[in-house]
Amino acid sequence: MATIADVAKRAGVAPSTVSRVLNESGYVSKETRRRVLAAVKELNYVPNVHAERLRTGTSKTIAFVVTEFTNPFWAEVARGVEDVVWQNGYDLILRNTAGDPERELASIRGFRRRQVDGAIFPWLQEGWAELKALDDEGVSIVVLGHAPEEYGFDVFTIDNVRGGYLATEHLLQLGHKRIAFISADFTRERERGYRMAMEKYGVTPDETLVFREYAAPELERGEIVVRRLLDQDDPPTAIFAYNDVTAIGVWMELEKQGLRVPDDVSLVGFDDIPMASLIRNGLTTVALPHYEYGRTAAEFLLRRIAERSGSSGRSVTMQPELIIRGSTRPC
Amino acid sequence: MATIADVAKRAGVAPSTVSRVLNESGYVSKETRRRVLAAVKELNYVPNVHAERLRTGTSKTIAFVVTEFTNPFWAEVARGVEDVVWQNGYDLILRNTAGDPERELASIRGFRRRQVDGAIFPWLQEGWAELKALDDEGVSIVVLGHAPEEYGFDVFTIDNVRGGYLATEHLLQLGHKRIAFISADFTRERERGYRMAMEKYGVTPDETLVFREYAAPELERGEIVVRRLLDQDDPPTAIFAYNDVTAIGVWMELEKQGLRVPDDVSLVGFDDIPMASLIRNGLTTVALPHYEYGRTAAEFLLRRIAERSGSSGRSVTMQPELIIRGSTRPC
DNA sequence: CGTTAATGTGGAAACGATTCCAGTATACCA
DNA sequence: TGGTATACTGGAATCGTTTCCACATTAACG
Repeated sequence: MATIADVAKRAGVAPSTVSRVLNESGYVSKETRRRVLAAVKELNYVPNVHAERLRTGTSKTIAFVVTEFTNPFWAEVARGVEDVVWQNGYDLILRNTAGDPERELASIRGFRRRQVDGAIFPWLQEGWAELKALDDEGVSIVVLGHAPEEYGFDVFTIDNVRGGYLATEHLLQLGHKRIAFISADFTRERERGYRMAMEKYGVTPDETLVFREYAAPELERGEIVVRRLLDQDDPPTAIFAYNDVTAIGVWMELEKQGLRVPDDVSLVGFDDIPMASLIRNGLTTVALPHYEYGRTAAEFLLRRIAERSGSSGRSVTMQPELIIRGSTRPC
Repeated sequence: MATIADVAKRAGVAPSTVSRVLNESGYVSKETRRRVLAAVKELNYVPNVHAERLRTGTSKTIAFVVTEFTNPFWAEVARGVEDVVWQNGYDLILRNTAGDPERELASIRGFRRRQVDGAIFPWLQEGWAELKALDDEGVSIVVLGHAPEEYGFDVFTIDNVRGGYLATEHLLQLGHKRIAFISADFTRERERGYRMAMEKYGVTPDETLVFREYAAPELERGEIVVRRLLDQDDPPTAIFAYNDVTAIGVWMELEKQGLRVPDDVSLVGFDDIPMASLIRNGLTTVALPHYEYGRTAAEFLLRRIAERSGSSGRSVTMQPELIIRGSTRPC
């Protein structure tokens, strides 16, 4: 591989001149520039990025940590992050923790060694203190979702409360009152939105309509829900499921039992997975702006790196969108 | 940030000695080692990775390019790659091309600048020549899926032909003879497997049963398929869809028209998406070893990097697995 | 007891860029 | 005509490691 010295020799100038040409800094005559550029082309020269980075003390690298990018949520966010990071000439190094605290810590330490310029982290199991240490060393940090207040990280959030609110409000506006909610252990915010909407519309939620058999496959497949629904004297006329997969599971089970959506029961999901638009006349659901989420966070991070400013404890919230399809109708 | 010189001074030794301790190379006395390690800890020293890499001429970085990691296929593969790459102390830099030739080329050039040690690429639109050039410069390359013969890349493949074969054979063994196949423009291999199985079992495929309305949403939703199926004098008793999403679409449509799976029609999908096990009694499908695919390719690449051996034109094929669930039964 | 081998250590030269400084040539202005 | 600003260039230091070489010291051995 040709070095800057080779180029310099070939062009009959000093290495510093080559550097000036390539970085467009300082004075270079038209003629010298031409000669240098020609030599660069002839030798097929590319600067050694390690030397560059050693000298300038920057790494032009952003780290992005996710818990599980097999999860479509993170995959979409990663797309957004990747796009802006590369557009700005940075590398994106990716790390999947699988929720393992060991890996979290290993990642943080690794990033310190690698002197990344910035990093985007999700909620961590442990490791907040270490992350803060990274921040203190001048590595820009942005946290996705939620972070302990006391560290003052910049936090980007998608408003899940509002998502839950929108879904529930939609059903309420259609005249439904007995609205079931299927929750999971990680969906407290969506549940809060559900309750806020109910309250706002003057309906006190019937606690027997809130399903909590967290992550049981019978729940995902809708068996429990539908069984209990059929048992009720006064069954719900609408169901809001914490995600689309569960909503579709419920839908399948309802049909198995001879109930029709939306004629007998209205159904709302959450996430807007690709299949949501394919089932029957489509599943009404709440879409989160994943891609934009990643973009915005990455843009913010890059700006902070450029400005060399530290964490400010700012927080940005992005809004979900209600997508009305064929699974809901007036009560 | 503390440097190796700081550590050396604090421990009262020379930088070279510190280096020897840290890299466990050459002779170091027990006592010196202790002192150096203590100093390292006290100063919270981490070696500067850029200096390291500049000096050693290695980057400890692997690039992984995918067309679209929002696609669960690639997300899974990425998981596999990521796991082994990190386990071996390498960085993974990730690039999503979205099938854009511009981005392909930009990535390849970028990797040259960044002096990655190795790269894993999918099928490219263009850019094969540039990739070959990278290979010639000593960057280890592995291609996923398929590559032009003439370049002699090492290629890793998942056997889609066999997948198609397994699915079809399963139906044939259940006694089905009129088996429809729903294809897409990128599923020629699966179709070949379908035809191979039919031939093997002495059944000549009825070309009216091969659906080719590529990627039309009506096809995905199963409308065309079911409509045409009902029109036939001698309708198929089984359907093999090129992927699970389409299979489920067909399933939905069949039910809408009053046909039952598997009682009236057996159904086989492809991919084994999470929802495949949730629909009714489950969708019989073909699972591809995505994660293992990524792992194996990455392990292979790392081994080649360690051995400093170039491409050899080898090719490794990984086998799919038939997963029998409730959507198929004897004819 | 002299010779050779095994340990242990420090000094200094790379690696390949950027950047500061000094120096020269030309242009401009009073 | 002399002084100063502007344009242009080369030399050398520097970033923080690794690694080669030289030099001691100690151990082993015939």
